[in-house]
This record gives sequence, structure tokens and C-alpha cells, in this order.
Amino acid sequence: MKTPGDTGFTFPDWAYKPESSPGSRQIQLWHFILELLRKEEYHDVIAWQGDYGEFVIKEPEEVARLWGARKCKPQMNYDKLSRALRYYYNKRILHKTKGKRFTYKFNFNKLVLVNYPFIDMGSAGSGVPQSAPPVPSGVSTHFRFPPSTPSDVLSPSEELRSPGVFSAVPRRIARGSVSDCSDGTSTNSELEETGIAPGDDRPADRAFRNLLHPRLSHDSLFRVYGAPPNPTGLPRSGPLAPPHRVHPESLSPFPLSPLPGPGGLLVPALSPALSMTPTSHMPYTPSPSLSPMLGSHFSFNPEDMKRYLQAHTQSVYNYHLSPRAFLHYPKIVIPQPQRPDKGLGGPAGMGPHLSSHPLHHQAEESHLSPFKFKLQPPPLGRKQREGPNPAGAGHAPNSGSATASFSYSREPGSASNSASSGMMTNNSTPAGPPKIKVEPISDMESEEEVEVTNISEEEHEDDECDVFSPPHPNGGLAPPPNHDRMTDDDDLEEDVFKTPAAPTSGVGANLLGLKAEPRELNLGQGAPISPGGTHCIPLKLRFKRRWSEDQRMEAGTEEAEDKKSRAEREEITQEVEPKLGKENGDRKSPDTLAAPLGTGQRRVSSELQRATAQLSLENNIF
DNA sequence: GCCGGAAGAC
DNA sequence: GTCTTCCGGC
Repeated sequence: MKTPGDTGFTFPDWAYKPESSPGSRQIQLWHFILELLRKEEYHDVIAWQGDYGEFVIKEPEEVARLWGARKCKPQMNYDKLSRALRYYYNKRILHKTKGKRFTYKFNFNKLVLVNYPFIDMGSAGSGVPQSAPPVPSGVSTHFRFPPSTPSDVLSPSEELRSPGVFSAVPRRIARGSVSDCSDGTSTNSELEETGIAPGDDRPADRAFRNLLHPRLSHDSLFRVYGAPPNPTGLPRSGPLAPPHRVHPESLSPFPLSPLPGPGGLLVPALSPALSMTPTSHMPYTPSPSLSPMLGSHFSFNPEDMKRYLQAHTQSVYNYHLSPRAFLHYPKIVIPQPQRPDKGLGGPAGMGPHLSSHPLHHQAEESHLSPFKFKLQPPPLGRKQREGPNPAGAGHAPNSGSATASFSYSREPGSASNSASSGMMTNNSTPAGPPKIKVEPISDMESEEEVEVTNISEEEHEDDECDVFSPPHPNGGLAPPPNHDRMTDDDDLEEDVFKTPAAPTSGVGANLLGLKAEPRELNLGQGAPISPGGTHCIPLKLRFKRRWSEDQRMEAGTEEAEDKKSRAEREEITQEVEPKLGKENGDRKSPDTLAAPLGTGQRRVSSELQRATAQLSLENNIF
């Protein structure tokens, strides 16, 4: 087991600061918890422990007391506090580490992904982080999350900024060390009283003020917000140490170090997935408090980035995001779930292969797409999860069908891939492909937008589906090192917090495979390569799709993607045509697309060639 | 100890 | 929206 001491995970400073709770007028409990966790003074009360993001409340009543003090709720006790913590379960901010008393775990995925939609890979290490929940270690180079330039900060996502982000500063100042509860209980000054330098928070205030300044630099951000100089010169020890001060053995996953990059910023535009502009595709915002903090920096090394990206990728699944949510960062390739046949070891860069430059992954099939994403509602309550479907026995409340179906959304009336996949799975193989929930895309969403929910995963997750399901036995993937990841039904959620697990070919691969392994996706959710492969996609179609996908990937643009969709539609049309021809000769009806392929493969073949040629032309244009 | 519903405060 | 409070159940 990793220990907080030997693994470092740097939570961004904001995470520990009440100001960074944009959605709330007051400090939120999870912030407070982080705050305590970062203070060594409280390590006897609460501390990181065990896995990535896991912490144990050593003195529940004391924590409750502190919380109560902070909130001016003298009657607070652990029972109430724990209720509040449970309240986070559904929000996926926290979850309980089962079997361990007073032990909870942060869902880092949630925190980071939502708070750091913009990854900054630019300049080298300036900066710094703060504390460190246990996490797999990493090395050198880093990238940072939030926007580093004013434009980054203010522009595309300006709307994103929670109203409270900046206004919180004065508020906090006013609150100041609000400590005066009528009952005389010291409140949030308590931390300061106990040796926490008052200035500890103040730099943050400055940071926020600085954020408002258009010329704020990365470094200044780091300095003012990320890592105030340690006046004592004493490095913080343990996981809480800022990366730049972290001892090598600390192995913070997010240490500082330059990452070669083009001028380096991954501007918001690069993260359409997490765009939260009014036109964005995030109908569901899990928590206002998790709004992006645009002013802090978060460092990652390449491996961490991979993990992050992988986690993000997972989150695409976890949160039922559209594949568009996959990050698309130049020079950074999301660590793709290793396919079984690759024999790659552990997930998420725990293996040596991930120690190399992230770019090496470009050689792999991974290819990210600037997917937009759409979040789905939080997981069902326990009763809902466990009640109707105990043991996670393949229950998919929202799934309309047990049949795998993957669908690209498209113009109304046009062919549907779900239909296509329906055809592909027309044999309805018993052990068939993972069930994919396909949701209609709203008009507001882009045509290319895809909403895919892996039902199979939901089954594993009891509908929480927060993270990858554990490596599939058939996937050939070594299970993640985390000892308890598979022990709890919600541990899957933890995956994002830990080293993300590589999805299996049957599940994750399908998801990640939206870009990386489209063939598998398109060909029936991995069914084709299953030992008992029973999909009925004509070989030519498979090749063609593969080829098309490759072409598209080369293009690497949305246009290409559009073309792919077009191509896909065309394929579908082709596939369906025979059937349609029999029925009414009209290909307008999407319903008919669900019909089995039937005969006419020869015709399909010829049309396939035609379509291929056309696609080729289209691709050549770009 | 933990869970989660319900009601209510802010 | 985020807890706080209460409480019955496991």
C-alpha cells in the first residue's frame, strides 16, 4: 500500500481554501477536510492514509468539533458531520472506504477534472502545489491545469467562473478569520490559532486579486496562490509538501518540471470537453463548488498527466460524458487503455513504459478528440443502486436496450449508427458486446456529439459507473495495484483517484476506443475480437471503417470527424440500403436502420468502395 | 459505524 | 445548493 509519505499527490491550493468554493458562500466541508489534511497540526486528527485521496479521520469528534467551530455549529458532532460527508457521495466528491472506520476517499477525478478544465502544459516549473494526498508517484516534467494567461483565465470560460470565485475573496477577508461565533467558539481562526500562519490564506487572497489582473503571470499565480514561499524554509514533509519542495521520495505525481511544449499552453479551447460556456455541453453540473478555479495552478508530470488524462477519459465514462469530452491536447496523448494484446502492464503509467515521454504514446492508437461532453445525473442512491439490482446484476435504468448500440448523433432523419451497431449485433450475441446506452443528443449539441454510456460498466458500478470497471478478466490487463479498488462496489470510482485503470477491450477500450479503437467500437463494442466473436460485420466494412477511422485520425480535426460521421452514415446507409430497398426503397426511416443487414452484401461491397473513394477525396481535401 | 430519507435553516 | 438536524434501519 502506498503511504502518504512515499507518494505525493498535490492538490491544488485552491482545494484547501474556502475561497475556492465558488458555489458556496461558506467553506464547504470537503474544503475544510482538505484544509485539515494539509495541516500537519491536524495529522493526529485527520490524515491522508492508504490510497490515493484516502484519508482517515482519526478523531471524529475532534474533526466534528473543528468543523462545528468553523461553521459556528457548536452542536456539530461526527454523526452530523458524517452525514454531510455522505452527502458528498452522490456528488462523487467523496466516498467511503468500506471496511475502514472513519475512512473516506476523495474523488480526485471529480475535483480535478471539474476544477481544471484547462491544462497548461506550458512553461516549466514554476510552481507549485501544495499538499498531497497519497498517489502514485511520478516524475519530472509537469503540466499545469488552469489557464495561465489572462485570456485563458478570462476568456472562453469566463462564464465558467463561478460568481463566487472572486467575490469570495473579500468575503473571506471579511469573514476573515471569522471566528466569532456567538457561542464564543472560535471558528475558522482556529486553524490559524493552532499555528497555521495567517498568511497561509492570504496569499490566496492576493492570488484572487491578481487573477483579476490581466497581466498575471504563471509564476505570479504560483507564487501568490499555488505556493507561498515557505518562510521557515522548512520543507513541508509528507504528502502535503509542495511539489517543488517535495522530496524526491515524496514522489508527488505532480512535480514540477518542464514539459516540452509549444509555447505551451493548453488553452481552454483545447478542452472543449470541459467547456462550461453557455453553449457548452454540460447540462449537468455536479457541483457548483466544483466549478473551475481558473486561478490556480496544478502541476503534473507527464505520467501524471497521462493519469490525469486517463482519469479524464475515464471520467468521460464515469460521468457518462460524450466521447467528445476526451481531452485533446497537442503533444499529449491520453494514455490509452492498453489492449490485452499489447501486453502492457499496469494501467496508468505505473509501468516503465509510461516513464517515457508522453509523446511516445502518439505512436499508439490513442488519438484524442475534442469531444464535447454531456454529464449525466449523479449516481442513483444506494437503494436505487442496490435495490432493484443487487449485485450490480446488469441493471441499466436508462438503457433502452440490452443490445449494444453505439451511436453517433446525426441530423434527424439520417442514418443512425446505433442502427448500424444494431445490425452489427443483429445476432445478439449472448456474451455480446458491452451494452451501450445511447442518449439522444439535444439540438443544442453538436451533431457529432456522442453520448455513450457503457451499460456494462454501470453494471459493475451499480449504476455509479464512475470509473472504469476493473480490468476485465478477458482483457488481459493486470489489475491495478490498488489493493482495494475492487473490493468495494464503488471503488471503481476510486480508480480515477488512483492510477486510472486501463479499460478493457470490452469496456474501456470501447470508450477510449471512440478515438483510439474505433474499429472495435464500430464493429460491435469489441465483440468482433472476442474469442467467440459473433458479430456479423462484413469484413470489408470492418476494413473500411478501420481505414476511414485511420484517415480521420490523421486528419485529426473535427472536420475529419464530421467526415467520419458522414462516412459512417454512408456506411450505415449502405448497410441498410439492401434492407430498405426491400422494404420501401426509401432510406429515410431511421427505424429501418435497426433491421438486420440481411442480404445484399455484394451491393454493400461495391458501395463501400464508392464510399471509401469518396471519403478518401474528402480527407484529401484536408 | 454507517447509511440515507426527510425537513428545515441559511 | 449545502449543509444541519433528526432519525430509523442495517
